[in-house]
Parts: sequence; C-alpha cells; structure tokens
Amino acid sequence: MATLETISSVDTSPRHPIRLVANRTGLTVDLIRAWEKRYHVVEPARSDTKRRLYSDYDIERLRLIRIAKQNGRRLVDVAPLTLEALRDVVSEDSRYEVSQDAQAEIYRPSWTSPLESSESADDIDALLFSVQTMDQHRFDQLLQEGLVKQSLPAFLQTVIGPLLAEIGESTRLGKMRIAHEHMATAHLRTFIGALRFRETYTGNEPKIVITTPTGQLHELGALMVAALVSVDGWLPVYLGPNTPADEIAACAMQSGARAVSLSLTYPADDPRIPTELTRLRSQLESNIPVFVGGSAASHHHELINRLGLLSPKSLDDLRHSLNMLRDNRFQGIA
Amino acid sequence: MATLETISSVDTSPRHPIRLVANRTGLTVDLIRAWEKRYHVVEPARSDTKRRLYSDYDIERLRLIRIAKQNGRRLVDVAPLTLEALRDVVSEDSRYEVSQDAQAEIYRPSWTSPLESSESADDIDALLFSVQTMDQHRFDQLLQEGLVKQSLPAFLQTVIGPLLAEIGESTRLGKMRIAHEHMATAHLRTFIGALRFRETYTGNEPKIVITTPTGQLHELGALMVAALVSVDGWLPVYLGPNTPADEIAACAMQSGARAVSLSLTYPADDPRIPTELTRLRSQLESNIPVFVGGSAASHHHELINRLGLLSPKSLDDLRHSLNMLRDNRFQGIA
DNA sequence: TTTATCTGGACAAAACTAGGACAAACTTGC
DNA sequence: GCAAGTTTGTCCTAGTTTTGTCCAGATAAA
Repeated sequence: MATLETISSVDTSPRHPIRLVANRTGLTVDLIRAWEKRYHVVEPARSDTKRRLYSDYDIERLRLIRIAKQNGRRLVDVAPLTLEALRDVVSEDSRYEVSQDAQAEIYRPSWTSPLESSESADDIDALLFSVQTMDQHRFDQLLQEGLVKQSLPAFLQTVIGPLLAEIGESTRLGKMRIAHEHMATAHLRTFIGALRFRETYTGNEPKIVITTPTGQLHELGALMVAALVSVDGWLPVYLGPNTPADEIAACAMQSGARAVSLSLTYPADDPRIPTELTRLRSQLESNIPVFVGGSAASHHHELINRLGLLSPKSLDDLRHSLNMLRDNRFQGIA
Repeated sequence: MATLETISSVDTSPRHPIRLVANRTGLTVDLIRAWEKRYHVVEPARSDTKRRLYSDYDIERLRLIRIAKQNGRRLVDVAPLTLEALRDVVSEDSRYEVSQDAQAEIYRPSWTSPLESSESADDIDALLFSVQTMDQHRFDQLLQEGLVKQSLPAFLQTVIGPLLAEIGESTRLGKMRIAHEHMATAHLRTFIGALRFRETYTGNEPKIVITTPTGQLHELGALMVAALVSVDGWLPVYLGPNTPADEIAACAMQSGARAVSLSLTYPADDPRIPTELTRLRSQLESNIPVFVGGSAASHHHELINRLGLLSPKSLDDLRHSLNMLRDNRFQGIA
C-alpha cells in the first residue's frame, strides 16, 4: 500500500510506542490494534521483538481518521485514504462551506512536485501583482494554489511571511496604495484565519494563548503562529490583537494554557510594551513560558532577557520549542 | 495553468453515509429515511450491504429542502424540484423571512411561518455561554449549525447581529471579560470572512467597496455587509477597517465599483467622521451611491442627509436598495 | 516481580435497514 | 367553525452489519 509521502512534512520514522499514540490521538490501545487488524488503517513498523512502532505520520492519520469517524464517516471508507486525502475529507466535513477548492484538491495529481525556492519568489510576485491590480479572485486563488504545493508550515514561511514583509515595505515606501494593502490584509486575515480549521482536534491538545499586547494592532503575525502551532498538535487560543496583559493572564489561567505567544511588529518602540510584558510575566505562573516574536521583538531584546521571556529566532525555532514543551522535554530558557 | 473552476456543479458520486448527511443538513436520520420513503426526496445509491450512500448533490438538496420547509414550504411541493429550482425558491423566500417590521405591508404568503424568535434567542444564549467558558470549538460549532438552520441573510440578521450587540454590551458593562470579547471577535472575524466564499462568482457581478472610515477600527459590521451582498450577486471589494477617504475613492475608481458602503460603530462621535465623509463624497463620481450603516450612523443623521449619502434602516433595506441599483431601477435618495 | 504489549477470538453495543404505527399540525370541505 | 382527511415528525420492532471492548495466554520490558 504505502505510497510514500514526499510532499508532506510529517516525519515517517517509526519510534512511538502504542501507548503514546493512544494518548496523543485519544483512541484506546485496543482500538488501534483492532483497526489495524480489520482494515489495515495503519501498518506500523515493528521492533525486533514485535512491538509496534508508530511514526508521526501514523499518528496524524489516526487522529484524522478518528475525526472523520466523528463526522459520520465509516471506517471502511476512510481507512484506505492517504494522509492528504484524509485531510481533505476531514476539512471538507468540518467546514464544508469553504470547500469550493476542496474538489480540486482531491483530484490533485500525485506527480505534483515539491516547491523550489525560485518558485516561491514567482508566487510572491504573482500575489503582489494581483494586489496591485485589485484582482481579489486571483489573489485568493494564488493563496489556495500555493498551499496545495507545500505543507502549511513551509507555505507560511516561504510565501506568506515574505509577502507580508513585502506589502508592508511597499506601502511604507509609497509604492503601493493603502487601499491595496488593506485589501490584501483583509483577504489574508480571512485566509490565514481559516487555516487552523484544516487541522482537527481531539480535545487533548495542550493550549497556547496567542495574541499581541496593548498598542500592537497588527494581528497577522500572531494569526500565522496560531495556524502554525495547530499543525503540531497545539490548540491555539487566539485573542486577536491589542490585548491587555491582565486579560492575557486571565485567559491563560481560565483556559489552562501551557504557553503564551506574543507578536510585536508596529510600533516597535511603543512605550507600553515594557509595562505590559512585565505585568504579564508577573501575573502568569512561572512554569508557563512566554514567547515573544515578530519583527519588533529584537528592539526589546534586553527586556525580554531580563524578564525571562523567550524569543525564538524563527518560526521553526518556535515550533521546536513548543514540540519540546508538548512532550515535556522542555528545558526552560536557554 | 488551467484551473478553471467557476462552474459550481455539485459532485454526484455517492459516498457519504446517512449519519454524515444528518450532521451536515441538521436533519435526523429517521427523517431523511422517511422523506425518501414517502416522496423520494432523494434516492441514494446503496453499498453492497444495502447501506445508503449519498452524493454531495443529495446533501445540497436536503439542506435546501430543510430551509424551504423552515420558510413554510410544504414537503410535497418542494420534494420534486431540481437543485436549481430549489435554490431559486429558497433565495426567493429569504427576502421575506426576516423582515418583521419594515415590510409588513408587503405580500406575505400565508404559509410563511414567522421565524420563532425564541429559537434564535436560544442559539444566541448558547453562543454567549460558549464564549464565557472559552469553549472555542463549541463556539465554531454553534455558528456552523446556526448557518445550516437558515439562509445566510436570515442568519446574519437574527443571530450574528444580535450576538455582536450582546457581546459589545456585556463587555461595556463589565459582565464579560475583554479576553472573552477578543476571542469571540477573532473567531467571528474568521467565520464571517469565510462566508462570502460560499457564493460563486461569474466575473460579471457589479462591485461594491466595503470598509470603515478612518478612526473606525471595528470591522465586523462591514464584513457582515460583504457577506450579505455577495448573496445578492454583488462582488464585495472589502478593505477592512480604518480606510482613509482618499483611498476608498481611489479604490472605487480603480475597481470600477458601482457603490460604496461604510460602517460606523465606535467611537460614534469621532471628529474625523465629518471630514472623511465629505472628502469621500466629493472625490467620488456622483452616480456612485454611498451607504452609511452601523449603530453610530444615526449620530450623523444630518451630515449624511446634507451630503446626499444613504442610510439604510436595516440590512434588509440595504439589500433592497442594492438590488434596485443592480437592476438599474435605482431612484437615488428618497 | 510487576507492568506493558502481543495475538486471536469472543462478545456486546451501536448503527443501519425495512416496515409500520401514531399523534400533532395542518388543510379541506361543508 | 367544526369534522374529516392529509401531511409530517417521531418512535417502535426485528433482523443485519459494523464497530468497540474485553479476555486469555504468551512474551518482552522495567
């Protein structure tokens, strides 16, 4: 069976015992074995003593199948699907109103090549052009297509991130009208906001509060983080922009979040930032790490260090830290 | 680079089990079978063990029939209709189903059952509760379910509108935390933003620029308008909140829009509003009407009249005016 | 030793099917 | 305006298929 997934970013190396898989997916150990026995839902590798060893890929499939079942699918129907097909099915089920392009995705040919960097640049140019010409439909279409070509994290980092930077810069320099920037921002807000619904939740995910502090009105960076972490099995509690420190802390407490992530972009030197960050750190339990990212994070380097906050260098860095934290292998600050 | 979609033909390949159909349509399993037994509403294919297998086409028909029934149609009458005929019937009904006050004198068929306001109130309560408990998943689920129960315009007016008002009021009075309001707003932003992609566009739609003027940071009202008008065959050019008058005018010109719609909510007495509205009106061609809505529109009643802007009393009123304009039957201001 | 996992099979709960009954709501005829 | 008929949602029974859980005896890991 196993058509090897070349596109997907999910790790296929087998290493997890069945117990961990059960915890991560919310299924029982018995059930996982029964599914394998009856429908070959997953065919995990074996240790030399016949213990099942599951890969991240397997876990992801099991999670998706669980959700598909919850949506009313029959095991017979979903068991033979590839990971990608499963994603489509599940996302179609949970948000069938957004499914105009879902049909296209299902018939996506298997020979779709992985994205190369030059291609990303082309994509960004095409996106910028569609903004300049106010071609909304084209803009959405390009976003959709870009996402099909690569995994979500890769897409966010190679396309959306640079695109945002480019739009911001062009507007600042007057090369692009404010109206164009507004249109692009509005569409991106909708698009990125919908991304995290591609993922499916079992209810066991650790939570992370994501927002921007008071005075920071730009939310797209934070929203990207929300979409990103949802891929790695976190449940984002997304609060939008401009949230006071007290509220962030209260929210983290009520929701039982394991971490907080803030995004700083503009204005970089807002005088409220030090106050807010200090308040937040003091009101949060000390075992809840606070991540501070965004283009303006470096302006507050010293403050961040002094308060014991974390400032990941990249989205990948953030993902890595969160994966550690999720699996209780987190070491605290470096 | 083919990818032409536009044609919204619904997939007729049978693959969905009855439970999934029930989930998506909001009907019970029993009812779906009863309808089939009595009127052959749908005749699903069967698996080799006699299980019913429905197609997307079937699901869409059932969903529309449910809405038609809710609007007072009899099952006998709608059961034999094709999908297209059903769409027409439902969209026809949606014009009457919400308006209790303004259109009392308009002919209403006797079979139109007044919308049970109690049911909407229950829905709103449930939504508010899920916000208070920070149950994001429930919140999204309720929104989704609400949309299944009625047509989009009715849903926006009976559920989303009141919900927004309630959340705003509760937060103002301190009954609800800012964090809760932020979470709800962020989810609604994504949800409403995605609504207009339910519609399919031919490329011939008249365009309407939708935004809020400088100083008005709340965009949800404007976004609702964008979703609403897309149902009636307009293509919204949505610019998000806080757009300067010059930019609105430039955008309207570049995109060739036939109308502009602004939403005013908070702050109601922003001193920039008169300046901005005046500038906008003077820079726009005079045959492009400017609609001003939102809770704060009444504060600027006199200004709006003086500038010759239009202030629809309700979303229905706005829809009506736009339909006139689209069909070139528009009379200008009353 | 104690705990976790393995295999294979048994068993029961849940879901689906067909056919029909029944009451509430609605329509029609007088 | 009332009675008789129709429409419609819900429920019931009984038989089938699908699916989740449990058990027993064996092996491996801690």
